Amino acid sequence: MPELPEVESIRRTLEPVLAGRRVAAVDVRSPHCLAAPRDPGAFARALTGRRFARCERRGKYLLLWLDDGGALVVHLRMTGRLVYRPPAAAGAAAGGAGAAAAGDDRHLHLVIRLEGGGELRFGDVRKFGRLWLAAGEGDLPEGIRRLGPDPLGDGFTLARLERALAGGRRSVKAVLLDQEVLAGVGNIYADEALFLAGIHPARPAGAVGAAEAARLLAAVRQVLEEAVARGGTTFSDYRDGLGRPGGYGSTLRVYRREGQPCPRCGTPIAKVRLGGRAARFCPACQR
DNA sequence: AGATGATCCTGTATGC
DNA sequence: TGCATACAGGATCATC
Repeated sequence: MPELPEVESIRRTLEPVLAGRRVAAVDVRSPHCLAAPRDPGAFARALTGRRFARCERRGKYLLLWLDDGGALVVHLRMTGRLVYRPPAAAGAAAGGAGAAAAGDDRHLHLVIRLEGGGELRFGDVRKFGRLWLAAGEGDLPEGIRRLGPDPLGDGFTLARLERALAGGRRSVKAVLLDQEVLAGVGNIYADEALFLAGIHPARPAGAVGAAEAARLLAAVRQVLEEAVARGGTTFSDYRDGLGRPGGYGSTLRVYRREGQPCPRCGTPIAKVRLGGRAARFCPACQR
């Protein structure tokens, strides 16, 4: 679920409330989600007493740096949530409606209590999300080291995209989803970018021309920037670092709109299965 | 190299 | 209503 815009929204909302805060206690409720260290006691002991500094995003990974150079790394995968709950709410009784924080407590897996009140809560319905405690840059999870450039940064150039596409027989959508080519695009924004660029998702990468590659690069940047500006896309699970849903859902042009008219030409949006996942596109606009 | 399917999980929607 | 099946935003691994 959380792709680049969602993780970026979490980063932006968490940084101001976490920076400078010290960990008072760590409650591991589901050891399952710990990638390193895997032992819940060791994880809790290692994190307790340390102080949060800056929050950084790399692709879909969130890095909560500690002021001693270590980092708490989080990947939310499909349904994970990382939400700060302020002291007032944390102290409130477990009352019905407003339990939006990190999902209902049934799926709450880790609670980091902060000195001075408030807590950071990690929840995940499907339990695919993972947390790592790293000693420093060289100790970050393997997946981070393999990430390609950030599509909103300077490293993602047209030359680089063309190189990734050149001669490739896999689909152009598979290239967009490859985190080693560019970091942060998932199913939603891959479909949206391909629509904006007018390229069929199943087109072999090697058959994408130079002009189309340029359009695709611009389209990827456009959809990601738009989505970041609106706080990401929420269907059911995603919430930002303060528990709020994203506002980009109503802007989506093809994702989850199969059967509805294409915003450009009115042709019904199609849905096919590509590489084991759904791909939505306009059969008239995208060739 | 790249496609495919299984896997990790639970919730929801759909069909019978 | 009950039950079975398919599917959902991600990433990794085995197999062909």
